[in-house]
Amino acid sequence: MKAKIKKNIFRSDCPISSALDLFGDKWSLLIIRDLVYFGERTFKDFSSAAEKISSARLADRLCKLESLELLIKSNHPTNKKVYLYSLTPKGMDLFPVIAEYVKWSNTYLNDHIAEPAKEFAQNLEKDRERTLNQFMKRGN
Amino acid sequence: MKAKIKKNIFRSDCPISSALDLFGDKWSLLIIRDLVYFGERTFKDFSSAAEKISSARLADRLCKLESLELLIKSNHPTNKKVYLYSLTPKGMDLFPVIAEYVKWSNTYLNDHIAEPAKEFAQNLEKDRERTLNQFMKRGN
DNA sequence: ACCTTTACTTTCAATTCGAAAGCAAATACA
DNA sequence: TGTATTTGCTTTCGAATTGAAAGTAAAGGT
Repeated sequence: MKAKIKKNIFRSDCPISSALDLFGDKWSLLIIRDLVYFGERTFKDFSSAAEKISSARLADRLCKLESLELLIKSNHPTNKKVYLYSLTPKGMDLFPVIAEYVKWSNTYLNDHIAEPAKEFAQNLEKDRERTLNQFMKRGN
Repeated sequence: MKAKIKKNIFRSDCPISSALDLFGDKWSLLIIRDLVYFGERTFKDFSSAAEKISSARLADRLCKLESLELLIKSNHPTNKKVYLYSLTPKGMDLFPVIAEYVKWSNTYLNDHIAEPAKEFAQNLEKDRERTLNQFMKRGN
């Protein structure tokens, strides 16, 4: 079943509400996150993430994100059963959004979040440009 | 009816998913947006925004955001019928997240978004630090 | 040959949502 | 002073979205 993209998705001409209309749900940014971090992922990889997305929801989101051209689906070089998902530049450009969420959470939810993320947040505070570029030009 | 804050809100120790667990819905950031932009707002003001939130949803979100201490509710100085909502520093610190959404939308949804937002996005590109500080220290 | 893995799809009950109406207290107006 | 209106909600309810679980088909492993 394909995710249907409905017309008139946008509630207004506000850039914030429009972005939220496209990928402002509880899962889309986490899929982007995994792709930023790992570069390439399979359906199973996404399913294995700590947040435990259901397969129905995952299939739906992957389809939506693909139709938004935030990610692309390609064949595995040797295994016909597996597909590889990766970010487009358009999707990769959401990384700064993600980075700001990380910074905010590091400040206000610090005792709840995982160590590696804290370190990343600290690097962002120290030298934002460098840290972002490091990632966006195949850092990590 | 109060918005009930349930235990175990967090799906994982990821800072991104945790932030989304708190205010990753389609309305919370728009409320924050209005407060960043206007400083103070009433229930009616929020209701009048272009996205047309329903009053049930607005009441629920205001309650949640207040219990998260992202905003505070106070009395109007002269009108007992009206309440004033404004941001705490914790809420104000979400402005960089919002700014990144604006930048992304300015790049990829440019022909859909409103003029003033485009200008703001351009300023962010030119001098991010200055533009953010301008707003966060009572600019606008 | 057959068992397993992968990438989904299907089903369905529960949660969340938006639209509309209702309401009480405060205020504006006559 | 009395009545209408405004404000900030709450209530109701049908519709849409979600998560959990089970099912499926094709490919791969053994």
